Amino acid sequence: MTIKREVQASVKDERLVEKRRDQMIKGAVTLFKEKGFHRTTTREIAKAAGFSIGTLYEYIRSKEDVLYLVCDSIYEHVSDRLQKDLDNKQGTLANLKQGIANYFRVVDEMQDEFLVMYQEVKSLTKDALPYVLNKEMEMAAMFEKLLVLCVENGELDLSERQLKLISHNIIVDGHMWSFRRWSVQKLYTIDEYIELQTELILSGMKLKGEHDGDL
Amino acid sequence: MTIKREVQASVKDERLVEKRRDQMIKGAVTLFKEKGFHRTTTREIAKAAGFSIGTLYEYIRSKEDVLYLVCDSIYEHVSDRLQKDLDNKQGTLANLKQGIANYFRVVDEMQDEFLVMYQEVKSLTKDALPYVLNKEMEMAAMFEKLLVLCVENGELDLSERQLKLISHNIIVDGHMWSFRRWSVQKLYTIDEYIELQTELILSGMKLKGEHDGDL
Amino acid sequence: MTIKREVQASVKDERLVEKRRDQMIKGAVTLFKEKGFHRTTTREIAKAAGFSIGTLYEYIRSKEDVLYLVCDSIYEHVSDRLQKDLDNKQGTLANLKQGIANYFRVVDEMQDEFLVMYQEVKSLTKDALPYVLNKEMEMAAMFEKLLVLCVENGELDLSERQLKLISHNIIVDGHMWSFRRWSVQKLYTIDEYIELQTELILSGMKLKGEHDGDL
Amino acid sequence: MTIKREVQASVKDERLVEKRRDQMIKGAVTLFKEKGFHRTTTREIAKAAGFSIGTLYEYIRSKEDVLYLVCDSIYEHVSDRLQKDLDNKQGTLANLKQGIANYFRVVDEMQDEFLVMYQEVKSLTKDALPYVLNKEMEMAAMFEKLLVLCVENGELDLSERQLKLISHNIIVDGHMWSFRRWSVQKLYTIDEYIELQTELILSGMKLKGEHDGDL
DNA sequence: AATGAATGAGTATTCATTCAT
DNA sequence: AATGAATGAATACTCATTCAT
Repeated sequence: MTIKREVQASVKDERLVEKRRDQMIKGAVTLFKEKGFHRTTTREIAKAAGFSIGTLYEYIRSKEDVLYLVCDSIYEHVSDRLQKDLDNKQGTLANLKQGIANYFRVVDEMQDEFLVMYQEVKSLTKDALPYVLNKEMEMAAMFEKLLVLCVENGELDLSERQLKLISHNIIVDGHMWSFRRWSVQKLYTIDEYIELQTELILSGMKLKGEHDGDL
Repeated sequence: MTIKREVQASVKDERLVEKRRDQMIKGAVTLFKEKGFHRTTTREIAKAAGFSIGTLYEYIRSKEDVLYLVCDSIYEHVSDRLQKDLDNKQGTLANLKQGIANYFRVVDEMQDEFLVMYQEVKSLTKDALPYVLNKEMEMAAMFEKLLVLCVENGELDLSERQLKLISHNIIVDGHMWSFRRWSVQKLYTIDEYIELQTELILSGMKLKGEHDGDL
Repeated sequence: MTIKREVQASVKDERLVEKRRDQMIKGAVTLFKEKGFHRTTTREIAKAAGFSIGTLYEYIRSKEDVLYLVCDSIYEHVSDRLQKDLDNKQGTLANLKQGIANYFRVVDEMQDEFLVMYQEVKSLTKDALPYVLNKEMEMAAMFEKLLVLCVENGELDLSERQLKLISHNIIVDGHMWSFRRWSVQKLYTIDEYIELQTELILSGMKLKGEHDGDL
Repeated sequence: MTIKREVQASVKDERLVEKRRDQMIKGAVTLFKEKGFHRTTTREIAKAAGFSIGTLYEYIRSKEDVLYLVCDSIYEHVSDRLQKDLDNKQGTLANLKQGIANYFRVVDEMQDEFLVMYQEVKSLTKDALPYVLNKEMEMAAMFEKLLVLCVENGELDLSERQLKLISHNIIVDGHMWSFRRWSVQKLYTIDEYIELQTELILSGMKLKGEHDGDL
């Protein structure tokens, strides 16, 4: 829960720290999107954030801190949004579908951020890894919970192993919309994507006849 | 098809070029796996390959060429393997399942390579991108073809849009085994993973009752 | 005499200036002792002095001023102490020995300060050099004066050139107690050191026989 | 003896390493003399040595290595010279005088180097300290050995504690010629300095009458 | 008088690439 | 064909100093 690695700032004023970091993150995302983390210089980040290199380092300790801050902010955003949505859902199929749709839409809106985050996390030092994995677990866990509710409600009949895998699948199907945009977004609108994927997730392929038995 | 960007070598002897590049790729994969592309130096690559930095540059033009060579070699390997398997398959459900299983096993065997490749492709310069996308398309296309056969055979009832999406899903479910190993490989053995995913792909979730209609 | 380079302060209240500078010097000596002048930052000095970096600069113009203030304060301290002692001394051998002993004891008590000062003076800008040299001259001059008295008193028979060199030797033998502490302080207590050095200064080595002549 | 901390070079050719390091040391001494270690940049060192910054780092690992190399080279030089001279000396007073004179002359010839070395050693990292102290011990030990011979020969009558202190005094009197040049070199030529110091070391001050007894 | 946020020149170090041998 | 010494552009990070509050 609180694996959150605090990023040290020299500046005391907490409000200011938050403000400056927001500027920083905004600038950094744009740059990372364009050129990736490694090819972006700290000076560029400072400039994009609207202050000097010296000021940048008043709010972070190292370049990697910027990446961490960016990732953290994205997770925060997405978790918040999903949490809010999923929390007051009952375990009905309709709710599940809404949840999936909502998640896919978040990904759609933040595609760039998703792309940046997943392409660059590996540049975080090892000590930030637990934090990232934990966040990923949390995201999958949200759907898992919803699925459990559906099972308890008798709307679904799934073993725990199935249910866990499905929640991962949902998460990854979301990512796909951002990662494989070059292909997927050419074939479908986000609405179509949501509809098709939901259908596949829930009902699988349309099997003809009853060969089904030998699965 | 042949978007293949040729990597220039100063050395003429083609046989030697291939030999040296193999040494290079082998060394590079290990290093990229450990430290990523950016944190690996050309000197390290040369050393791992068993020759001097000067010699390295007799066989490539830039560091990025190494990455390209690595990616290309992985694609080659995977495509080859899948092609061979999928080519002589008929359009039966059993064949489809075998195809999926085979693909998942390739991913399992080459997890490290997959990880390296997908985390580093973005470091390729823009001009290598078409090549990569093309390769990805090819991979999905293999499954698409198989699915088409199944539809033609009357084993499946799928629209083209569904069928295309499913082939992407299969590809991505494979990647998942490598990307989310920290979670997925803790929950399942590769055999279980194959079984569960295949089931989900083919039949979707187990819906209870007939609410199905409202999809 | 008054080559003293005045260090400018923005603050007018003289009393306050002195107070703040004392805090500053105290903090700085500790830091310089540990890490040397160059490796100590102005922020650290301010913090050690108990006020902010902004305030520090209300009392000095540059970092080097701090070093100057530190050196000056040490000289002040040492000169004061020696002056007081040597001033009311007559030109007797006993007085000379007392003077030497007293000086060596000052060095012993302020070893750290001596170490800092002599290792860092070279970091003062050229324009502070005359001040330093003058101070050094003054110190040697005190012993010179005492030696002259002894000669006038007929207790010693020394030419001016000998007498000048001896006063330098005394000063340097004192420094030695601080500089070569790693060796000298392992071999002798300060009392033993005083006794042995005084003996050597006054009587030289114990020569056996009369080979003396060929000097 | 072999506390010598080896400075790593990337270049293999030992001959070349030595050559380049000589260039480096020569350039560095000049610069350190002028501006001190901290105010000298690595680029300046490279330039003064006659090669590029990249090349500089082929022969050292860090800026501090340069300082170490400089100090080491000076010690080497001085030890060599003294060793050669002192080794074939018998324990006669004449030999002792020659030894002192020879040492003072070495200091005179290498005054700049001595100045640089003793003002900057403190900038060496802690792990180089043992090496430096050891070297200093060695230098003092040379004179100690000579003094012991003189005592054994019956030319001098000294306790071990006296003898050890005298050897340190001789070393420091030498340093003095370099450190206090602003004063001492104005008063004496090196020949005069040698003569006067030797006299003081051997015979002490000229005491008149027999007050001597109360020492 | 005191504060501390902002600044940006300055610096050590790395590393892809070249080229003479 | 192979080597490895030389190069210098590039870059993360520091820190003395200023100045608005």
